[in-house]
Amino acid sequence: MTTTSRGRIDKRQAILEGAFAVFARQGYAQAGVQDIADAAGVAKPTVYNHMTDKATLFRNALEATARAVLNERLAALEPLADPGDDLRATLDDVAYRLLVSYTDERSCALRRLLYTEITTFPDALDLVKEHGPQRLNEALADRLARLTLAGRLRATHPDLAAEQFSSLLAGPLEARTQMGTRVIDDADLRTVARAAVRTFLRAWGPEQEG
Amino acid sequence: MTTTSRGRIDKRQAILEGAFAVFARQGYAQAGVQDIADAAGVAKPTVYNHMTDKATLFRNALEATARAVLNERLAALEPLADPGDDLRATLDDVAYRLLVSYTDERSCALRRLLYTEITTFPDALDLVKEHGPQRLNEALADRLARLTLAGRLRATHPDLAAEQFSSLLAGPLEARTQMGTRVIDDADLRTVARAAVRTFLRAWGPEQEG
DNA sequence: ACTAATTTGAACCCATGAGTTCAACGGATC
DNA sequence: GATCCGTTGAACTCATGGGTTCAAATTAGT
Repeated sequence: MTTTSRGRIDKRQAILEGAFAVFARQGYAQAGVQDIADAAGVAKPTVYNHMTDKATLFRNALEATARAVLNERLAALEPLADPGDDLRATLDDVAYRLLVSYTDERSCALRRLLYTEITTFPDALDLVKEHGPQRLNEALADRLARLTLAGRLRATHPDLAAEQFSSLLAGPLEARTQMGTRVIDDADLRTVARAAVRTFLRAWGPEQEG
Repeated sequence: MTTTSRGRIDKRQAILEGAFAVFARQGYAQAGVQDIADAAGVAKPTVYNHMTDKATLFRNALEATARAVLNERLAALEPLADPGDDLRATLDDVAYRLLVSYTDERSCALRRLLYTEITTFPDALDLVKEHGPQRLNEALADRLARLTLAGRLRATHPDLAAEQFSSLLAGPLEARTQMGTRVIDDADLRTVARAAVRTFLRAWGPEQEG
């Protein structure tokens, strides 16, 4: 709409976003390229100008979203870099932010799509390794290791502790959101976060707690 | 092959099993009724003699499998009904059996299918409520409550404790099996089980542990 | 052996949708 | 205003697959 080659970039972006939206709603097989073109506000041949295939269109859309989601989650870990004197409060905060990310519309859709099409798109595994939960766990484990060295935690096995922290967050969500169908209350999110942090601290916290 | 109307029953069973196998491998949309018929060792019209639709065929196949999987998991909880004097060993055992069930081929496929097609089959949610993880959690919470009353645990919130027990098991699996693609070592399963039980007991166990 | 029901294979109809072609269009750039 | 390039819409081809039909074969029950 404005400068020189912005047109192409805009179109490409629009196509990727539209594609992810449609794929998320209908799944790969049921999504029509025509629908995607409509969703992107673009003609069908234009889609094929930018993407050779429906398959590569799918891959690119997935990758773009996965990258965005991972960044969002890494940002949620920020407070752990410099926790105040109240470690529990900081953990509560981080846990809550992660839960918000987990329940994010895009995030759920991405997760569902990966689960769904991992059989027909085995190479999407690389994508999971690149931008998946592993990366988050590494970052979290780093933070926990630091905190342990500083005497704020007893996370003698940071990787395990990080894994369990994530599990204590994600598990209850799965039970509560019914495959991402049901929306979850913000207050519930806080409750889940607090319960997870409480158990986490009992297991890996500095000393015994009442 | 044998008695009176066994023929019909056999065919029906074969169709359901074949259907689930094909659906699990290819997903709903990509699975051809012809493939299913072949997998069941049956002609295509025979499939339509027993099932009106591809959709109802799918639903029936899902339900049969969900029922079987739930029973298997409930059976895994049995040892908790009468734990020996070594509670940790009993929990390790139960955790291990649950992990085996979680990593079961059929179980993973069922989970993937539900995730995949929950959008196009919203009524499959009832199926999840009937035979899903909720039911397992209820049963587990009952056991934990009993154990708490008997002074073997301090699970003051049995539902929460049960939820976290399951989470500590399922979470690490998800990270390790890469969407059910990678096979997992039996020894790894034991390790995950022990780590989960250790954290669980630190949070909900009778007294502090070294 | 006779009958009724079921299964079978093959062919068929029809809807859907991927991917292509092409002539016309629009808006930059010189 | 001539040119170039990406875009557009519409129509087209072709493969796939759900669901049906039917006559022949098979099986079950008496």
